[in-house]
Amino acid sequence: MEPATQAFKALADPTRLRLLKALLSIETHRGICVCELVDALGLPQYQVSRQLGQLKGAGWLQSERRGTWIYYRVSAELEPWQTGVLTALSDLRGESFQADETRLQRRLALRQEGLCVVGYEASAIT
Amino acid sequence: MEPATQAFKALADPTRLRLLKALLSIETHRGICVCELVDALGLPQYQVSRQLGQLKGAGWLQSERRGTWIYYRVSAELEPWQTGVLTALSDLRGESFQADETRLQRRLALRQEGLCVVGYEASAIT
DNA sequence: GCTATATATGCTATAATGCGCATATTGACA
DNA sequence: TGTCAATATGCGCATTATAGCATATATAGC
Repeated sequence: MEPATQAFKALADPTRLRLLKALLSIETHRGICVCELVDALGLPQYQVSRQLGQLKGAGWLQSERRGTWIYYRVSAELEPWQTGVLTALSDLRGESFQADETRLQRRLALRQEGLCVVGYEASAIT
Repeated sequence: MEPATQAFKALADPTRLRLLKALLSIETHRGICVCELVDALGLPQYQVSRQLGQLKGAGWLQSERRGTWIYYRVSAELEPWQTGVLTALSDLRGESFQADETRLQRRLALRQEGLCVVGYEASAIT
């Protein structure tokens, strides 16, 4: 499949849009790990993992392993048109995005020295 | 379906990307009619019609009837983030887009007084 | 009215996609 | 080596999208 088509296909899903918006909302050079996103979005772990995999496969994300945690972040090697799309995405508003960001902020507050140190804490976040 | 998701879904198809890129490549305030796009892209009429309908339904395009011809153009009432996406799209390069644009230019040269006056002329364009 | 042309759409088979569950893989640590 | 926690993935099922063909709709002109 052509890269551009695949890239847009990756954006054509509400869950993946939420994930990407969440990753765009925070500027950590290290990224956000899967369990943090699971808690912030309130989705099953396998869904988050799968959708992140698709976003990565489509070229939007990079991942970096750090122990058992894997941090995802927006790719630093995007083509110009992709960067433009992401810039446009930051203009996109929505209730769900706002709520996700709020929960994500709360979840990231549990970090220690900039790293995720807790597992799935959904109950503590809700 | 959420508007943003539907908008990206509309872009997640190679044919629709070609159509949109073709419409973006020409600045006619009236737009381009279906038969011109059929000839330029070399696709069956029903496909072009269907895909244009999807792009329109997703909010990217407007259409205007003029006799039996129907002109499609990029919508003038896009949300800011959509305008940003289209701007980014103009940075997207590809062989097929280039070839489409060339054929489209040739096809548009057949217009008279800015209007399409011929039917399907695929043989004359190839 | 009838005909011709441009465009849209109903229908069906096929393919792609997403979800949920269970399970596999990986790394940390004892 | 064994266990635990974080992440990834194989599989079956339901849903959805797509291609192709035929046909319907709409408009112009006679």
